[in-house]
Amino acid sequence: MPKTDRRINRTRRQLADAFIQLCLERDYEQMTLRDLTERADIGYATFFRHYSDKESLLNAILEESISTLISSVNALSDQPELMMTTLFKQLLEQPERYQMLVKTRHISHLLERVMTIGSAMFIEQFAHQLKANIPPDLAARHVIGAVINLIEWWLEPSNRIDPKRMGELINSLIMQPLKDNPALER
Amino acid sequence: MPKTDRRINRTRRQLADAFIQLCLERDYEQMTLRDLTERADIGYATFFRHYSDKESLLNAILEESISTLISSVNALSDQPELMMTTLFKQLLEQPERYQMLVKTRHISHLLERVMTIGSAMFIEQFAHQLKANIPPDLAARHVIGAVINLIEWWLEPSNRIDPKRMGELINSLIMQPLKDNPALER
DNA sequence: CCTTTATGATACAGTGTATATCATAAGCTA
DNA sequence: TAGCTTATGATATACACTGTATCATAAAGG
Repeated sequence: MPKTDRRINRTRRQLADAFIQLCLERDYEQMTLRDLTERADIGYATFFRHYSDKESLLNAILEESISTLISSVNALSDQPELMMTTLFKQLLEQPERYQMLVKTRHISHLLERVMTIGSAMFIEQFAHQLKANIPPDLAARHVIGAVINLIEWWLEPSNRIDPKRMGELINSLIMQPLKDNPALER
Repeated sequence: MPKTDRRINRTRRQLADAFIQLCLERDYEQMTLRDLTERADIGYATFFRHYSDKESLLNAILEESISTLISSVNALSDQPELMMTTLFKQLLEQPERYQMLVKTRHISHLLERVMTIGSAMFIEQFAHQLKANIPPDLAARHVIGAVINLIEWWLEPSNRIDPKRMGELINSLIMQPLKDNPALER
């Protein structure tokens, strides 16, 4: 592990924090690298020693966040509702970070990234009990997109209802309607 | 109506067409105004005689598109499924335009714009039959966001299934699960 | 046909990006 | 702690893009 120098970690942490702040205060496009390095309190040129451009930093933050989320949720793929509850609890650890990520979803290609990861999981879990005449591609896209949509809503501070309840709602509003047997609804 | 000069309409049409093309070929952020005016085959400085910046042009395209969609769908607010079918038929008139709009949703604030328009419509239509324990804010956001999500999926050329079927799917996957009586499901 | 106005071409200032250089400070290792 | 290594800060610079101003020309409308 060649990346242990405290200065490197310190600089990158300051950059990520400043990036999240400025992205929520202003906007991704309007934030300049001068704004960013000033807020992070590092030299302007130092930025390029770590990332090639603004988007590269965004992607680094995204990949780190995805790793964190996957490892906290991966073992629960056979219990969708619990998995969702756990996911929302995890989002609560760093809400601003995830708010930033959904806000910049089209720049970081968040949806495509999560589709790649989530589709296999979804197919394995739902394919055999999928309601007839629902194209599997549409179903997978609907689940992933609708969950991200509710996450974006929920991350607004005034909307942060109980994670357990969010799990139940996602199950009844998104998951169950895809299944063959409507009697299973809660 | 002071805006009838043919040259003005011609210039704006060329700019909008070029904008849609470049936004789908490359990306919104990477597209420069030089690229745009060159593709549109107009002088660089001419752009600023019509729009103050790139985002201003995007908003003009968005507002025009929203007007078109509203007027084609407005009368059907009491028949959600037919409204959706009609909506998808309308999207088919200019698919690239709407693809561009969903791709740039965070810059144009598409979701907020549609929420403003759609929430009232949704409340009136669904509030009295909403399943217990579902926050109305969440319900409205879920409908709007999930429909836009499926529109984005459907606009991919290989996913353009029959509009009527899309109306049915949206009804059974998004609308009905919000309602109190599960027996109404198709 | 004549007036009005939108356009094209060009020049220019201002701003942001990305790279290079060098002295200094901070971290690592023995 | 001493000495080596490396990340940082400050600065200069080339380059691209934005947005404005100007003027001659072409196109539209009456």
